[in-house]
Amino acid sequence: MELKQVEKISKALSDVNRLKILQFMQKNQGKVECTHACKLLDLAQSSISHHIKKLVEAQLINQHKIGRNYHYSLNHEVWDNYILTLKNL
Amino acid sequence: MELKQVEKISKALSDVNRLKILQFMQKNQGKVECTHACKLLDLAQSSISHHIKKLVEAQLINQHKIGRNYHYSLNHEVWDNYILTLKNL
DNA sequence: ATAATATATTGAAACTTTTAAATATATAAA
DNA sequence: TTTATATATTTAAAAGTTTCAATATATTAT
Repeated sequence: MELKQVEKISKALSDVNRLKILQFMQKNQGKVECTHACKLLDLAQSSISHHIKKLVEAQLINQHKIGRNYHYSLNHEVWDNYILTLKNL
Repeated sequence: MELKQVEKISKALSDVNRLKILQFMQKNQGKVECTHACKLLDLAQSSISHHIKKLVEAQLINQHKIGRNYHYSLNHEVWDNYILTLKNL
């Protein structure tokens, strides 16, 4: 993985709210209701939306709309590649 | 590892200059001459110094002064723990 | 001691990120 | 088709980061 991509992913991971969103996703089969996350993180809805966007833009997660909600899945290829790149830096 | 520490380490890794410094260290047995890194990265000396400080503060590397120079070593415990925490997020 | 070298700190400008309020859009329910 | 719900986008303020020039400190060589 290129250093620029490592930088981008690290940036996406460098906020405790985004880490909590990722953790919450993992515990909920990749399902996050934005409004639920708002209560959990005590942030405005637009802020949650913004944070999720950063995770998507870093390609850490894939977004998949079901009705009004979104479901997410960890992009294992990118995630594993990131970890591998760090290991062999 | 606590999420706050994951955040801090990710932040330290979220700059391409710091990644290059880490890479350079790995290739040079943990030895970095600040002035040499300046040429490599095309940054002012004070900027390099600032970047290295961030890596030290995140506990990613240990700093060890030898004469006028510094030698560094990757803090493997923290590094491995970071990777493990991400894997099991 | 004095000069030279290596790195750290301070201060300030430019830039980026985080946040929320307001507003927009898309879907579902009545 | 009107209303309610879920999420996205825009805008703007506040906070944080990056950078460099100038200056300070610490070590070595003369």
